[in-house]
Amino acid sequence: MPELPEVEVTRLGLRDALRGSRIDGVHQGKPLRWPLGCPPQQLHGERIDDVERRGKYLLLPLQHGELIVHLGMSGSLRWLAAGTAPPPGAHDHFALLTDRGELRMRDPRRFGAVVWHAARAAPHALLAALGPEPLGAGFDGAVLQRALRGRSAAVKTLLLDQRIVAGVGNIYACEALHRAGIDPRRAGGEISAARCARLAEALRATLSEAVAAGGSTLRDFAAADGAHGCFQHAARVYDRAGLPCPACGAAVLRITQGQRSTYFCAHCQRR
DNA sequence: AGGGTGACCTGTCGGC
DNA sequence: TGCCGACAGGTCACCC
Repeated sequence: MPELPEVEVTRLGLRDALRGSRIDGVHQGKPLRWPLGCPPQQLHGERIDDVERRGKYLLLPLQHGELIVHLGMSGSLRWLAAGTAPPPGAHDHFALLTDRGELRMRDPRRFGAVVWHAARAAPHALLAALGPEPLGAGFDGAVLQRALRGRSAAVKTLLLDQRIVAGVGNIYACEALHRAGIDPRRAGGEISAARCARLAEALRATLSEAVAAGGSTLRDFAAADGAHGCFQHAARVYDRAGLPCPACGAAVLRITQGQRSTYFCAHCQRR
């Protein structure tokens, strides 16, 4: 599920509840992708100072170190105010019990993780190589073109590389390329400056519209309050194979790139 | 170094 | 109804 918009929607839904809360306990279910990296008791008494985001990672700065959360393919976080928490379900594999309530992570496929990192001063290895934030002030066509320079792989595949730009996943890569009118099979390094500028702007517009729509819920994404996103209804090509392109009416195509589905309109998206 | 593939894990859906 | 394959929002380790 979770690309940048879903993680950002989660962050916004957790911020007020978590900021300033104190961790009193930790629940761990089945193993996630990576181990926590510290004894759970070490977190007891820690105050959560804020709720931040970098790419698809959610960051919880503590008094000592930070927690780094990734939602993988199927993860979501719920905030359960004190006294309202039902017993953990089969796929609830991690929880922080705080003085105000419970932060519960559900992740059926267990591709997600919660990792403790000691020193905020030095970025964790998971974050060190991330590319620019597409919604950040410095991101534009020139930055994107520099990152794509010399690359022969398909631009769609490169957009999924978190070192090129942080936070873009399969849905929003497809949507932004359609919006920019660029063929997803085009080699990244061959895209002109003008088209890189259009692509950078399309990424910004697509991602910010998705945040405003509460993200996309394909199967199991929910915000911290349990609400589903509705951007999937606004998608122009993603998961719409055979349906008409909203811009020209031609049938949307589905191809496979790097073992992932790509949806695009061969009429609107030119090499 | 960059590009391509398999692996991780569980659930759901369509076809026979 | 049941079984089986394809597919799903991600990314890492490994091969050439």
